[in-house]
Amino acid sequence: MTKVATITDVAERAGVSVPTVSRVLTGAAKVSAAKREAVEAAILELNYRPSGAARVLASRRPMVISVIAGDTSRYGYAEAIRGVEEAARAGGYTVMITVVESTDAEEVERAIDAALSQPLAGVVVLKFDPPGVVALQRIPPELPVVALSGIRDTSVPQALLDETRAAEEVTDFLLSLGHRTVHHVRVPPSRKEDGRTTGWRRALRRAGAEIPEPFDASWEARSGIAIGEALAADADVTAVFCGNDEIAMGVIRGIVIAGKSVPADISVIGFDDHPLAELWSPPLTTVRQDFAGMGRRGFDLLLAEIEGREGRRLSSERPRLVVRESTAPPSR
Amino acid sequence: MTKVATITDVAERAGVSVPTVSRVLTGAAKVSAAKREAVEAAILELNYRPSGAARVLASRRPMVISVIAGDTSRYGYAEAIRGVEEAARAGGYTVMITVVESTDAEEVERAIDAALSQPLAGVVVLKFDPPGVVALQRIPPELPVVALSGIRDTSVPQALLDETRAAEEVTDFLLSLGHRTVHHVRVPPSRKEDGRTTGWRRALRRAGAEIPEPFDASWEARSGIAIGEALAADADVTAVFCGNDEIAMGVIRGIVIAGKSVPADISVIGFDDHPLAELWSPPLTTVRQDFAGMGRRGFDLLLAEIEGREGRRLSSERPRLVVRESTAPPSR
DNA sequence: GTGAAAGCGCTAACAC
DNA sequence: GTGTTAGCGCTTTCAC
Repeated sequence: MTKVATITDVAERAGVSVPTVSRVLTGAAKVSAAKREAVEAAILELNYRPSGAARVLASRRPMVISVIAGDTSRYGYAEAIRGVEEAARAGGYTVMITVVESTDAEEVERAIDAALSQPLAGVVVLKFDPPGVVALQRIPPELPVVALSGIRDTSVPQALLDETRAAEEVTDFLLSLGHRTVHHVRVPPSRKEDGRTTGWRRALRRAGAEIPEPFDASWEARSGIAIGEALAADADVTAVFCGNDEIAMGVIRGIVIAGKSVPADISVIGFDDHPLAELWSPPLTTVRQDFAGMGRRGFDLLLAEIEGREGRRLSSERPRLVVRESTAPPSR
Repeated sequence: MTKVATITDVAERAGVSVPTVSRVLTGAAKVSAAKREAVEAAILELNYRPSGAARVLASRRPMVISVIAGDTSRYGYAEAIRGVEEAARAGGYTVMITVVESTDAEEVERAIDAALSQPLAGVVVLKFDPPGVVALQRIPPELPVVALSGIRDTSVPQALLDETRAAEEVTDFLLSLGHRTVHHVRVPPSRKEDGRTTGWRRALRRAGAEIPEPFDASWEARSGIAIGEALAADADVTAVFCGNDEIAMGVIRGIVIAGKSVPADISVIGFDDHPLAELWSPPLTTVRQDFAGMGRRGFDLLLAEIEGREGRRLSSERPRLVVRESTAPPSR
């Protein structure tokens, strides 16, 4: 347990006062070259690092932001977090991760408490799922916050990836290929209708197409397989829009297992543009979502809030359709 | 900007002294039921949350751990981080993430500085790649630290997923199927030999098999495709061991594009057991790595260090072979 | 049990 | 420019 050097040690060693050391640290005021060098030398010799805790306490300017998320390892989540971290690091902030696993009030409260036990400059909430939605509501109002979301909502500043619009585009695309209607497999949690489902339904309604009952997949990769098999068994099914790429991959697999082929018999389209989507066979038609970019935009919005700059409260981007080989006109 | 309540406010409101509030907060000493209730009521009314910064400063007991990683969103990384976060949360710790993108000394230094600008209870380093290796070396010695790694190394406590052994097992398995030798595609960064390559080489040598020159893939999914095509063009190739599942998927795709089939013409085996591996066609034979478990084990080791408990400095687990359908005996 | 006093490592405000 | 003085919000003695 080597003793860690404090600012006092540095000051003594450099033969200056504590505030002078602080001045060279923060650059808040001019310091003569001689003293500055003495201080810098002392810092090096003692291998000194300022204590963030003391700093925050004295300056009341926290340099930590917290990301609250329902998951950290699934593709979109992980990428969004990466984007936030990148932007935060560039801005001199560090990021804490807190995961909130359910919508249970107590569990959410505990997560928020944990996050707020640090003095925080602000919070980024991944409003991708019900835990995220609930967590967002519980953030104390005095704290700068931004939501990362797929659905427009003006209650807090947000970085948006407009999935409702994108889902409409996807559905329109399938319709334009000549399909009578488009079936849909939802990703969990589908408690409230998500943007993808809303967009799909809207496009179908506008086109006057029949609106089939959506299927519900779980996060389990293999749940897609069962659904794919069911879909293949229904001769009316010629086009399927899946809530994400992983589900689409499972669905395709199920269709193939059932003896049909993609896209000859059934067109399948995913969502997200997962890195493996282009490697799939057939390469998956999908919607590219720039999650990392969303994370970066979210941090920028948050920084504006933190610094009290008035300005945009919304940074919106439209995911775009990537047509590959899992979609084709219907064979009949 | 609502004013945030401090412990002094709570003390006043409850009609007790500040230390008494502290006592009910920390449970460090007995407080009479009456005062305890008064304090608890005041806390609720004022919506008070203790300041972590002040707490750390006064108690010198940080409750934050930092995860330092070269990446946060790729499968194994994201899962390992999830495991650490889970275990940390259960233990009352919060986790900060710092990514170090290169081995550049200055960049590494900056990352470590950022991480250490918080008062840290300890550090978990994802020693999966060169940035991780370098970062690990730069952690100040007085700080508890554990490495998450695939290669045994006794310099610091570590949670190990013994990939060298696993790679030997994979190679032996392919050889036992009747293949003359096994080709290998490495994942980046392959600067120094990784455990997977070492194990592969060792098994081949022991079996007296020819040791072909390994191929180097990039993180780009499609780099696997080109390698797959090259492999397919070589009639001597009947079995390929890929450094991870994503690469294996690309390689399979390349082989198929080149007109050969898996496993009839060439067996392919991956590493990690990516969630999509079982959905691939053919379902991928691979090695299951419990990254989240590794993260949890790593945190446990770290906690032991933090609490000064002597004990194991190594928590080792052997990844296990998962045989699916991308491997078969050679056709000739 | 409980309060008064001291102090954690730093920055801010104010002299000089 | 530079030092002195306060004080950030807590926990930790140490009396009582």
